[in-house]
Amino acid sequence: MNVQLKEDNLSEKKQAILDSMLSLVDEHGLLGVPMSLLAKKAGVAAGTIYHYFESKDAIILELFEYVRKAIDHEIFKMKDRSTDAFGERFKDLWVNLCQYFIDHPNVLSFMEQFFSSPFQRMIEVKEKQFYEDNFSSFFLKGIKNGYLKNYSIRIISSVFIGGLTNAAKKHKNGSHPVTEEELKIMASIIWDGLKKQDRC
Amino acid sequence: MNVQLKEDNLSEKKQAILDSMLSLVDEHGLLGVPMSLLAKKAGVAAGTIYHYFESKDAIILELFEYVRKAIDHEIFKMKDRSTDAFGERFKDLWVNLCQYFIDHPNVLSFMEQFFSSPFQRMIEVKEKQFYEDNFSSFFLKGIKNGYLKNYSIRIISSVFIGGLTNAAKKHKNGSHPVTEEELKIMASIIWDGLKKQDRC
Amino acid sequence: MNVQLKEDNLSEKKQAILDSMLSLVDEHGLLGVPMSLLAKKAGVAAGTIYHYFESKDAIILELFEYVRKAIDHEIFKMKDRSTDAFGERFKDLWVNLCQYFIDHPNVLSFMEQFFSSPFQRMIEVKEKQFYEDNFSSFFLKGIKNGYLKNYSIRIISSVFIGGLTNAAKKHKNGSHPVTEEELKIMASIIWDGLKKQDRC
Amino acid sequence: MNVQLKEDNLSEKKQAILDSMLSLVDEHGLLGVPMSLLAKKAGVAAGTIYHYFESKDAIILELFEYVRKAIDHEIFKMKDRSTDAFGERFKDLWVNLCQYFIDHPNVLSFMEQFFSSPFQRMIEVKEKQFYEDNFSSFFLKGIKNGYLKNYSIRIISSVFIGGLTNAAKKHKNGSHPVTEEELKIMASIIWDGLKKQDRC
DNA sequence: CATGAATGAGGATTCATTCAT
DNA sequence: GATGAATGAATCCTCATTCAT
Repeated sequence: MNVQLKEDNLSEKKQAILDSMLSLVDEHGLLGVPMSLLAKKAGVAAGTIYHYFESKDAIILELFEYVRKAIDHEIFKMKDRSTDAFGERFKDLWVNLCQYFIDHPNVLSFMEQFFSSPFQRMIEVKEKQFYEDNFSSFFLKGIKNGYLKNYSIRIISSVFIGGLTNAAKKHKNGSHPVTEEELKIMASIIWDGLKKQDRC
Repeated sequence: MNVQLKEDNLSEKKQAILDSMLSLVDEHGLLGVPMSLLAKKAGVAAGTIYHYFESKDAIILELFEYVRKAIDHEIFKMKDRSTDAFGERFKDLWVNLCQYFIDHPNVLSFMEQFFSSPFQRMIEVKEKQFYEDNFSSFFLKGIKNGYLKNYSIRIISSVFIGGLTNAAKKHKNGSHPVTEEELKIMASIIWDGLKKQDRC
Repeated sequence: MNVQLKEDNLSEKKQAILDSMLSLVDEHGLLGVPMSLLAKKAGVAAGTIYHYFESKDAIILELFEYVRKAIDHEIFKMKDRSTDAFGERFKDLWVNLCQYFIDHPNVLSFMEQFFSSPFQRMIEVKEKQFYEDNFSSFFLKGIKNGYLKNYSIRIISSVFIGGLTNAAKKHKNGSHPVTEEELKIMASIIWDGLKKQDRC
Repeated sequence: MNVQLKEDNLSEKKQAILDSMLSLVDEHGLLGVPMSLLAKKAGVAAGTIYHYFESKDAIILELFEYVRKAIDHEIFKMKDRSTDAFGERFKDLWVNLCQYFIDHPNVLSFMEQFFSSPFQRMIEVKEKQFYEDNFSSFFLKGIKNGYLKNYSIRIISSVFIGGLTNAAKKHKNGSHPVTEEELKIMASIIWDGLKKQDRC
């Protein structure tokens, strides 16, 4: 499935370039996409790309912003769908976000490549923490209300996101898919790990 | 720190090439290492590389094997250091492996890039599951003896490894390091998630 | 100092384009000025340039005409300021024209580049001789009246102009400027060379 | 005529590249020579050029050195051929150097383009003064022995070289050639200008 | 075995020019 | 007239690979 990340204030061509890049990165690797191929896929002339972006690096950096915002937005929507119990919301969030990456393998692929590549050195610390930032208020509330263990957001989000991306990658790369059932199990594992233990 | 992964049956030059590649991949990205630079770093002539490897792709693929074996070996050593309690061994394993990646950022960087790149499609499923395979007997014993929840190895190892690599990456990419204290906390969280819940 | 070569029958934009080109040629070289940069400097859109000029070559060719006329005009003004003695007028002319090039380095730069480039092949012989033409009547009078040696205009003007442009270039390119005192000395040397030798 | 500037410690290919560049610069302009054309003319692959030179700019800069040395050498040879009288030697030098440029139009073309282009800013002051330096001892001796007017080397060489290059350019660009007779006349004019005037 | 000069296809990027608005 | 987005050929340069020594 091809991702469609709409941004209103983006010209149609710029959007096409970013979308094309996103899918080509999955296919050819973050550094393996020739501009010529990108131009072809985006349906523009090679030179046109340079009206919208300074360089190839700039495309990747801007694509990161583009994708990050899309994920931000997605998480925002997820958090909205409130279920009563904190634990249920926690697990729903985990499953939904994981499902999002499974449904948008290009997004997953890009983010993973970006963060393990030298490009991640080019962005602000702030930018790298966007997962943490997105969930911090949710986690903090969980801690305050005694649902979550009282550890730093950093630690909690690392456990939350680490398992999640690993599961989505396993689905993407693996020979047999991860079922929804399995996602729910994993979510409950993560939850069991992070929830404030009922003392017996 | 530069990794030194010794393999006895590897010629000195081949070893130098692989080691150089490992560190250059971190610096320049998996697809961003020119053969000329590799030759220079390895202290050999460009042509020499082709005596040891068929092509650039072959280097990356062989480097994967090389690194995989090194990790296998490392895990093997860790598992040896038996502590009595299963839970302690579990957490020790987690902390030690995470620490290994922190101490060998090039290994982490390479593996992460490799698995999120198109190269992962070129290896056997068997190869991708080496974490699972390494831990499967340990996890299976944990399940059998009632220490771990009775889920598939796939799920358990995903949670185990996901949080671990995420933490190590955070350390590598982040502005402030992950402390050993934090690692222990994370290990206990993962353990809490996976251990067979004491019924209350 | 920026040259301002006013021509009444030139549209404001055309003038801006030519003036901008003149200064950019000095900065970037005769063949090193991109149309995009020219457009920016002239404050017009890239497309606009093509309303006024057929091509980039046409701009350079027309700029030559533009600059040539400006020099013609300048020489004309200089010749007007009549001093009594021929020798004085000769030396004044030399110093003034040299000073003009020093004051208008872009003009000097353009002319020198133009005449040493392949572009000079595109203009009429007539156009190339404009220095000679400008001075021919003056030199001829000098010969007729026994002030100047009886050599061809070609030879006389070559000596006159050669030293002059060389001095101005030295000023432009050099680390320390050519003083007015030095200009006067050079003028007197040229004069000594060309004047009809008093026999002793 | 194609110049053949032999330098012993230059590889054959490097020599071919420099020689080809020299003639192409005359044909296409200093900035108008595509690397592809240069490669073709030099009989090497495009990539080969980059084994010998860092960039196109580097070629031009190195070509300047190459040509400068050739001129240095030529002047050195000329100064050797000693004729008795200083004045004769002076005029011979002038004619011979001018003739050299006439015989090597590519050298003239390159030097003129180089010195009127932005490239001249990239070289040391020392490099720019190589004409002065070559002749300074000769001129100084002339001054000391009362043959030449007592002006700075800078002024004397400017007059000497200015007329000379102008004459050679006139020959190169003009519709009809400069005769040897004319060269001798010009030399005597320059000499008359610079020689210590016999008082009458 | 080892070298590194040489290759040339292919890469990123530029830029003169066009044209719909 | 004026714009500037769009073009795509052409430019500079890189780089995986080969091969004579």
